[in-house]
Amino acid sequence: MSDSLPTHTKRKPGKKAPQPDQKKAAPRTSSRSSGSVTLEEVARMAGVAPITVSRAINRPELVTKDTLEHVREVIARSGYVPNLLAGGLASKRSRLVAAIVPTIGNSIFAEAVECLTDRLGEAGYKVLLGLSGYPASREDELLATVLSRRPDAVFLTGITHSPQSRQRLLAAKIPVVETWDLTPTPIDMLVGFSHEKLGRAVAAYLIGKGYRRLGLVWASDERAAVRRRGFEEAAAERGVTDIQVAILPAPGNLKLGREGLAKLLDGPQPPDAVFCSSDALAQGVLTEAQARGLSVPGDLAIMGFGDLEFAPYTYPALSTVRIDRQAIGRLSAEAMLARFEDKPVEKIVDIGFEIVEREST
Amino acid sequence: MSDSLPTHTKRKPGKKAPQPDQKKAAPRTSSRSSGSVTLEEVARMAGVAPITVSRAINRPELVTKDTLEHVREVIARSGYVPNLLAGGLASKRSRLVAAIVPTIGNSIFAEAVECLTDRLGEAGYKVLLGLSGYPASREDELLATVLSRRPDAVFLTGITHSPQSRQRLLAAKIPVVETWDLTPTPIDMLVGFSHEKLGRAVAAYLIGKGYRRLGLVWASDERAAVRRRGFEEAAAERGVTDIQVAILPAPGNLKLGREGLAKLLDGPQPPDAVFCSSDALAQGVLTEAQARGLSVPGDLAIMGFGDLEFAPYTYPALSTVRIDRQAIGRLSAEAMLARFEDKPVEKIVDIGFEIVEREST
DNA sequence: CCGGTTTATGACAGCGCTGTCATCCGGCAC
DNA sequence: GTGCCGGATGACAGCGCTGTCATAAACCGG
Repeated sequence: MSDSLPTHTKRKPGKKAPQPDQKKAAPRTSSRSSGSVTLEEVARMAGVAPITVSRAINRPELVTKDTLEHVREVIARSGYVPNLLAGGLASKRSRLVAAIVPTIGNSIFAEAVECLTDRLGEAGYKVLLGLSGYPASREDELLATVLSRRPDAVFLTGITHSPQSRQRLLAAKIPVVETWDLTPTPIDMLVGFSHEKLGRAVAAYLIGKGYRRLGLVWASDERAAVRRRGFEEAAAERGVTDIQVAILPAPGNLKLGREGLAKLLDGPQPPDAVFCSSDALAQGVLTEAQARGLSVPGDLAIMGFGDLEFAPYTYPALSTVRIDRQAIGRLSAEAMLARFEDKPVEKIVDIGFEIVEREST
Repeated sequence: MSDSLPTHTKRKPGKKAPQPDQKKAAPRTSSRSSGSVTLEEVARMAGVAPITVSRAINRPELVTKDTLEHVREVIARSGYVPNLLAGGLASKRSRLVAAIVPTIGNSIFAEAVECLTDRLGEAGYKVLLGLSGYPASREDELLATVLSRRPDAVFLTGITHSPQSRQRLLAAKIPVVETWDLTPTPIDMLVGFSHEKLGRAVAAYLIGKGYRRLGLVWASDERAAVRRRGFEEAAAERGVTDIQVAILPAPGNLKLGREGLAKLLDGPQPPDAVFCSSDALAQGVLTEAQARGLSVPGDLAIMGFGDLEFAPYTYPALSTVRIDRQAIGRLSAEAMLARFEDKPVEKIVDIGFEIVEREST
């Protein structure tokens, strides 16, 4: 510690456009440096301390207007791009949120992720995408690798997670939002709705309309299984049993819907109404009915789930159960953001559902 | 520098299960530490140097079998989760790849992103999701915030980017893959196909089938515009002009497809064949045709674009142009991975397209 | 049993940023 | 003039990891 240079040169305060003073700009390029412009270089160019540049970027209210302007100008001129890896390491806030969904090929999750991304983006957070597949076989592994990125929060699909995953999430001590389902005991927060109630409501609706020979065209998905249970229980309570079921691999699509209906129709007890575990399946069922010359809902009533964008525009228009998918993304984002600011948060949000009657039932 | 403690205690080499020796485990918790287990703590527990733990994780081939086992056991026991922010900062490799797409609500991009995510995931990379919207209005801003995460590569949709974006990407000196289009002058690498050729091919096909009153149900999207140009040029060469066009906002969907066809059919010159800028629009056109009692392809031929999952299963089955969406994701990932390892890479990959004739034409 | 090579492990510094506390300065009440 | 206060700015020490080079141990042929 003898001949160390002052780390920066003081700017003349008050002076409007301070000279970007430079002389001892020893640009020694260490073998490890990345080559890109750093905060320190900007600081040197602007004649202020690095921390002042940091503040100009992250907490401009702490910096005098003059300094702020000058620093911003230098930033623009130098093409400086902050390094959030470094920032995150130092501040313990990565400004990253991990979203783990089975798939985004199915727009039911894609839209929620979009809304999450949009809302978080407004607040400076980016979304790290994790696809766990069907069934959520890769969730455990995914969670481990995702947590090593030190996300500030995690968005999960469903409420069933391995003990190991739960423990890891708890250990991470970050906000966790489980979605698309309801439980009184979430890991942390929850935005969803009751699949059982939904199943019950649809059974009541279809039976109320006079349908008695009920069928299900159903994906082998965990949450769908709960809907089915609710449906069957409520039907049984109304004296309707013998419900025919075609189980198909998740995620459902048009093709599987056609196959599912074919199976039921060619079975021992063809239904007069089918409830499908997704709108995509329902669209398939509708197509198969058309291909067989059945009138909908005359010969066969069809009910979907999700109220995807296309549902009102099929021919005939598809009756379905509306889920506010965007709300799931948006409310999850808002719950996270509230927690980041230590604001009070509703731990469990039930977004409900709504039976939408159109032409197919 | 006088009473500094040795930073770790040497393990007895050769001994099979070395004692997890501990005594001076001064766990002084600095006010800035995160509280979670660090590499250094694991190293102390295992009686090795931090760097050895790092190697056990990232380059196990450099560590003796015994040490490796022991360290792994300690890692498992301690619940250590590596901090990739720190790792990325130190190594200049974030193992993050940014993917910028207009939307994932439309499965045309979702599938490519899924494949990208899967393939990169295998290699330890995670995908940072950026949604630029239609038109790509937010791309510039998105790119800036995304680059501050120091991704190791960027996946882009399309080949049109602002000069500022191009410059930023170049400055970042990382692999960039542009997709869904073709140009002789990509920023870096490219995986796509020629929209113009595609448009021409479809015009040739439809006219070859005898259709003469052609119509387009078209999203106002940049790449679609190129397809249209190709289509119209090739049609004109064959003496077919007066092509009716219904332009709709992007991204297309079933509803817009219905509206589009309605507009053409109620117009001065109803077409006998329509080409749609996406399968989703084509499905809408098909639905509207059915709703109007038109026979397909008798009264109206319909051609889609994309060959989405449902296309073979509509009724009648949809003729369309197949794009290997998964290949776009997979090949992009592979191009990036190859570049990470300095392997030779094909700069421009044309994945082509294929006209798929089904029942609707 | 020797010098030279290979293999396993470690010390150290530093990646680029921010939390924390210190410093400086002008303004203000008395 | 004095002491105090608050606002603006800065110095410093990390955050948790890895690149780099040094060192020690193991190996090897003659």
